[in-house]
Amino acid sequence: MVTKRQNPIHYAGDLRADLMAEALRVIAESGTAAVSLRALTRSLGVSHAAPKNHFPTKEALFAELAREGFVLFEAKLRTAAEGAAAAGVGPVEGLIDLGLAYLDFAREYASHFALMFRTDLFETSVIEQESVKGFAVLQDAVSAAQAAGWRQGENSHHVATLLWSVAHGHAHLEAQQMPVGATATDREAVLRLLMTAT
Amino acid sequence: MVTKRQNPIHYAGDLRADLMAEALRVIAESGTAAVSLRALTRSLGVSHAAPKNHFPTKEALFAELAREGFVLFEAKLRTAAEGAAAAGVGPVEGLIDLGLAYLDFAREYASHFALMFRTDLFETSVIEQESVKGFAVLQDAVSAAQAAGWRQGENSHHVATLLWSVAHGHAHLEAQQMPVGATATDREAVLRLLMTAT
DNA sequence: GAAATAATATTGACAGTGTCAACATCGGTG
DNA sequence: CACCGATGTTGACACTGTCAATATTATTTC
Repeated sequence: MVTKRQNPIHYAGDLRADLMAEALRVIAESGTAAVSLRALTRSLGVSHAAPKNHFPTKEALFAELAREGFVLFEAKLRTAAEGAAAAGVGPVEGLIDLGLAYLDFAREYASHFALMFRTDLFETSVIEQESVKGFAVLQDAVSAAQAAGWRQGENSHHVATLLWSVAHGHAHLEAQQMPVGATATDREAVLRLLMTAT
Repeated sequence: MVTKRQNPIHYAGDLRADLMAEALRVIAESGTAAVSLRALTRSLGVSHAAPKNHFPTKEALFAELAREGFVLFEAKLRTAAEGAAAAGVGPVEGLIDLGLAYLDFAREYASHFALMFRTDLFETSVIEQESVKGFAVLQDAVSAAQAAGWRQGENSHHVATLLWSVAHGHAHLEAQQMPVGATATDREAVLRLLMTAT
């Protein structure tokens, strides 16, 4: 038995990884609609049908990038949740940290984020598992906060959905650079408004 | 002086309007990525270059649909705001109605909504005017609610951004039919959670 | 009303796209 | 060494958006 091949055969590098990286670069520059498989192959100096072996179709490439996005996403949320717990901050502060992690992710991985919710570009079944995991992190944090007395008695799933919607809406508007909305607004201040009673 | 031409010349109908309608139909069925000018012309029984006269480019068609979306959007919000005022409901209830109007719009005009925030498909300058008007309706309602004592003293723009983000995030997740998030959740309950102190 | 003009639609062409089939080339395995 | 499977290439196809040149029709102008 041998270890799986680390380096490809013809291509000097990992074509699969390079295709994904180059696609992300194009998305960051010109959006998902500008991604062209043939243009990617030209950038990498490889023939136009080379991607076929790694991604049978363009949709498969998008799906894999989206899936990777949700994996990174869940890791980011989980790290934020654990960090807050380790720092011993209160449950409400922990939820704010989670929301900020959501917004940070949308900025840090803007290209992934631009793809993750584009359900017209790939089958949602591909990202179902990973996306549920991300939501679970938030859901757990909400339940913990409720157990500590915050918004006790309120429908836990509704509360989680509320937080999820705020973070997602803010991040999406920011990512799309809409003329109005969340672009220039102080991020933490808005989240704190959400958490505090008036 | 004569009135502007109401009916087109060659084509038996309003080609410009029909192109837009057919594009919306395709978006509703298969998403924005599936829109093809040539396919539209085939559906309408017209030559492949006919759209050129009405939309110099595909981007122009998308931009016009997005612009129309924001016009419809602002009308919907304004109607909801005026309806709430006429019914004499409290300012908080009025804000909930506005949020619900946002969600209703995303459902009722799902194809428009799928295009309105796709800033990679057209120049944002085209929709700047209209989108600002929509946000203004929400901003005014927030200011009015604050004048009536609700969340008094808090940054008005931040509060409006919070509401905008919740509504937009919820609507977007619902529109994308994400495996998790806002899909199956009671809409009004989530909005009410946002408005009420705990 | 006839002629000129503008608006609208058609035809043909071009480069670019995703995908497929057939083939070539190489690494690892028996 | 012969084989096989994985990977990359070449060539082809139908499709796309856009353009230029042309035809056709409606509107305006005289």
